[in-house]
Amino acid sequence: MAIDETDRKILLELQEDAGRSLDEIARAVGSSKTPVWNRIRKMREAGIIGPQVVIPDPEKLGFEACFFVLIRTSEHEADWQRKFLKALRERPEVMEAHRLAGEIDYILKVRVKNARAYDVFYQALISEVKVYNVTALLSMEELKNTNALPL
Amino acid sequence: MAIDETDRKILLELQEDAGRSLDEIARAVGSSKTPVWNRIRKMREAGIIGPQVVIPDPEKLGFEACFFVLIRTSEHEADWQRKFLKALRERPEVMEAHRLAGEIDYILKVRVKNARAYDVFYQALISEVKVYNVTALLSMEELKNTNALPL
DNA sequence: CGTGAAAACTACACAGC
DNA sequence: GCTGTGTAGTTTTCACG
Repeated sequence: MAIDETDRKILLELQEDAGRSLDEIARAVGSSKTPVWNRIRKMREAGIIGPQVVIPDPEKLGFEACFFVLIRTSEHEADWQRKFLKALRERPEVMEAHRLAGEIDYILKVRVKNARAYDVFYQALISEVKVYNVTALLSMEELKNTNALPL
Repeated sequence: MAIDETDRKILLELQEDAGRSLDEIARAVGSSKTPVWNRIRKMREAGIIGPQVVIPDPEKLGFEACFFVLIRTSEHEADWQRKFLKALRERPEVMEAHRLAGEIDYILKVRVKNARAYDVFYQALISEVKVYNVTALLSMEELKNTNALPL
């Protein structure tokens, strides 16, 4: 599905603040209710627009530790991968996980209440799957965090 | 502000899908409209609930490259930091930025349309601020990505 | 602190342009 | 493809238990 300039503007608004009414969004993009609504519906159907969520404040909820975990493994069989993937999906502390190209095989972003909670997570993970090398980078300060794509 | 069990349940629902009506959420947490609405309002005021946004699908919008950028710097003066922070905030490709403890000073998550677009970003960044060493990790596959905290 | 109803607003569908 | 109107449903307020 192709996206035009108006769709782009709508997306920019929605990924900034989706809590406003159709009217407000329509005004912001210089159009009116019905066309905007039809475009949003189409983008939803096409899967361009995913779920609508609230972003909770991690600090205020006591999630004061955030780690980036760099993982090297020696095992590259399908079965190991399947188990590893399952473990990541099941653990709610894992906010983000990517398979990488190059030296390092995986990167995870893990949010926990404190350093001890990270250790609990870490011990649980390595008992479930064999990994060759793990490096944890501790975040001191979150300088920026957005889901808004640079459309 | 303290959060009780009901607030926790509401947050779990909202960070999963905030697109539903109050009625549905109230039913899901085993309460009714007014109390749920009052709790949501309080959490909003307290900043526990941040903005409500839609999550666009990066792939479908042509953002096929995602890099994690590990940055070491030799400069640690306040002025350098201010400039660096400003550069990160202004560049929409930077989805996420953390200041780290340890060897590596910063990690960025950068989403771009392709590898060439990453190079444009990289050249622009190093021309704005001096950095000592930069390592880019290319994501091959996004295995998981959520904003939902493990409440 | 919860219930229920009233008022204002919003989403969604559709006829006409 | 846009404008405007109508209706069903939703949010938000409030008086009361």
